[in-house]
Amino acid sequence: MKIGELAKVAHCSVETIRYYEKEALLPKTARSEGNFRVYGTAHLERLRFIRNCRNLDMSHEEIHALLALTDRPQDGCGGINDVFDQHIAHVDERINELVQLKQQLTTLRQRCQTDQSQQDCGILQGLASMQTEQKPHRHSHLG
Amino acid sequence: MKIGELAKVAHCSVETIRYYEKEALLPKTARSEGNFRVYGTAHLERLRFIRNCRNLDMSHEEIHALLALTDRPQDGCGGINDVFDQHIAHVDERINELVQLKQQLTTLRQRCQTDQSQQDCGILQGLASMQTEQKPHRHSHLG
DNA sequence: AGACAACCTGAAGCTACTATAGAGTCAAGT
DNA sequence: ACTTGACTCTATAGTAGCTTCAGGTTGTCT
Repeated sequence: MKIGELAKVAHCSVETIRYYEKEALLPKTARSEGNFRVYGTAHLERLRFIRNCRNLDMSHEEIHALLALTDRPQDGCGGINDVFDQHIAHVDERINELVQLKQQLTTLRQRCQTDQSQQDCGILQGLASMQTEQKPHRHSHLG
Repeated sequence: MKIGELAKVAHCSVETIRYYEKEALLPKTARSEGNFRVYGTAHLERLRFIRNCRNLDMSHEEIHALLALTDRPQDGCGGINDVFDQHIAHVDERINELVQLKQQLTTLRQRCQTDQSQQDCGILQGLASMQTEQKPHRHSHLG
């Protein structure tokens, strides 16, 4: 199987596959006579695994960790569960941040209900006068 | 006021200020004899405005739009309200995405409750067998 | 005069790709 | 045999919003 076919069956782009190889998420493959990458079903399975993880918004770092764990099957799946739990915690954290943010935005939005003069616009007043503070560092890799 | 002091009172880093200048969020300033940037209260106000917007997770593009609007005060604040509404919609969209994601993750997590063999781990089975699909394109700039 | 903090510019690094340029490979059609 | 076109290759730059670094200048204190 060449890279284009792999991309098609895995529902991702050719460039993404080459990128994953460079990032060592996928191993370097054998090459054909003409220097084309040649893939088998093992590659497809690994790529599907990676794409599923990405669809769950895991970072490459998390996926690397998962793949390293699955490369040692004798270790059991406790480590995998841990990575997963941490990722869920990341998502949860980000949701909470965004909910708080929305609250702030909504409160500010209510300060101007009409198209009036900028001088009287409560939103602008808020943006100008809010207490600027250091944003706490984000642990989650989710934006 | 020199850049270090401005950074202190605006609770951001010196590098961020220089970056904002390069991005034209802040105007180019006058320079001292020794080529140091010199700031006044107008700069501080603008920087506070920008930092407040960033704390609300607005993109530089959105902030540029807001600043352009405030540079024409005679236009009223309707445009500003629009930018704001759109941003709230972005946040809302991202929250919904993440809530769905968490649902998926939680469902998958429940498939493995103990540290068992990888072969029997429901999470790994899920990650291997889930239907890989194209993720819909994200409209929000929030990651 | 020497040390040290604060400042300057320009470039690279971060994430997870996407896009582009320029060149090589391969199968099908004439 | 030759051309066309689809596919592949490598290497590089761009995206957002900074942070970090290298290497050099300015200002202040002792």
